[in-house]
Amino acid sequence: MSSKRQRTRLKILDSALRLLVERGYHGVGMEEVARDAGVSRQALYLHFQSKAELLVAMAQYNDEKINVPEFVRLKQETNTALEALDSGVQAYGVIEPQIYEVASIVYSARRSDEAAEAAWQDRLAFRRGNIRRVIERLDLEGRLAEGWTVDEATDFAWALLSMHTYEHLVVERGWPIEQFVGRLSLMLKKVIVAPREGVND
Amino acid sequence: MSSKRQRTRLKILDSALRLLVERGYHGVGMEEVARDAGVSRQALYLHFQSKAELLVAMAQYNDEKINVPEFVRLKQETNTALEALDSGVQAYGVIEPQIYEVASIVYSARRSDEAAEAAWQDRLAFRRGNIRRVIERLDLEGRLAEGWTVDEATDFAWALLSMHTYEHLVVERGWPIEQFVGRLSLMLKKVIVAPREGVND
DNA sequence: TTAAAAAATTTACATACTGTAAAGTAATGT
DNA sequence: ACATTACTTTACAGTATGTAAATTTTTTAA
Repeated sequence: MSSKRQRTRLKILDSALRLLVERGYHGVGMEEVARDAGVSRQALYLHFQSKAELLVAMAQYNDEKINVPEFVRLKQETNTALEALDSGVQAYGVIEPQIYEVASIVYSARRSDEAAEAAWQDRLAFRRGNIRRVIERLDLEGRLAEGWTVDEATDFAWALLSMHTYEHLVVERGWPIEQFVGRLSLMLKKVIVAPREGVND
Repeated sequence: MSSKRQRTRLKILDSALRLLVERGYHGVGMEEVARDAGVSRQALYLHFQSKAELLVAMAQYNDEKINVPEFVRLKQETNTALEALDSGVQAYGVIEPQIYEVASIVYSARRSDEAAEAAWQDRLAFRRGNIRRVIERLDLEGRLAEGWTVDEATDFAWALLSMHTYEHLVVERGWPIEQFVGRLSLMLKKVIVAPREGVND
């Protein structure tokens, strides 16, 4: 059974998650989060050193709650790098909507907050690592397009598979997620994948 | 000759520009901006209704100071849509570094501030309008790639020619600006421009 | 069951920031 | 020189974050 401390922590994180997503980092104070969680304001400082740390913990908490459907996870062990690329973009399309709200709060807080900046950089590095593995495999299979190094192609794909591409096309412009994923997938193949003679992938 | 009011306004904007770029929106208070500008804190409120309005005015001020070299401006009247696309990406590469710092402050402030949000949306709409004109021309000349509507291609190019692509590749990953512009240009051509038989553009 | 330990509350305080108000002073242009 | 405009000074109201310490409640374990 979970300890009281853990339960309180979760109550706080749940409240913070809901309220901060609704009204943004500077739109909600510690007082209100505490009231919503049913604890005193001071209790928040017993669990988190500062508001910024609460934000970071909240982002972590949200990450842990992400639901990645079986069919996406299964595709992880794929035959070719090309399939891996496809399933990677697919996973991006599934994950991004679930983390976008929180990630964008962290992103906006990072300019005036070191903890948020560190959390953001962690996220960037993690994603870049995943992408790099796919690109390396692509290179190994001789399917990396001419004129690209592994590093460059990684940077490029990483920049395109970012929170902000999602924000621009899906959030701002209202693209359906399937269209979004489809276009990105096609585009990446056209640009960083070398064509195989006589075959359409 | 400029009035005292105008001179004071400029002093404030210059100070705000320097300090906010250095330490972010929430890293600098009105007090400090005033001290730096050599005026009283109250003077700031005689010129700007709020800190957020100062931020927006500052962004506008920065925009007005942008230096777009002659050779980029001259290319505006180009022969073909393809050339227009190229010169557009080129202009983006020249302009973005000059506005990035300020634009990213506005972007981060927009979540907790209506004035900043409005200013940001203005900027997005303006840029999108410019891009749309090029894409329309591309379509008119029959060079829009198969499977793209004008709207979709506009959204797509607009998402790629954003502050965040610049941030990811140039700021975070250190791409030289020529490489950045070159890759984007090539990529756009590959994806949204229809190939002309037997010719390499 | 009860005593120790852990967790949370209450109350108070320090600090910093935004924004408002009003009276007084200095600079400017005609 | 004088009226107007611009700016300063001083004071205040409100809202945050974060710290501190004494007290109470809850949990755990003997």
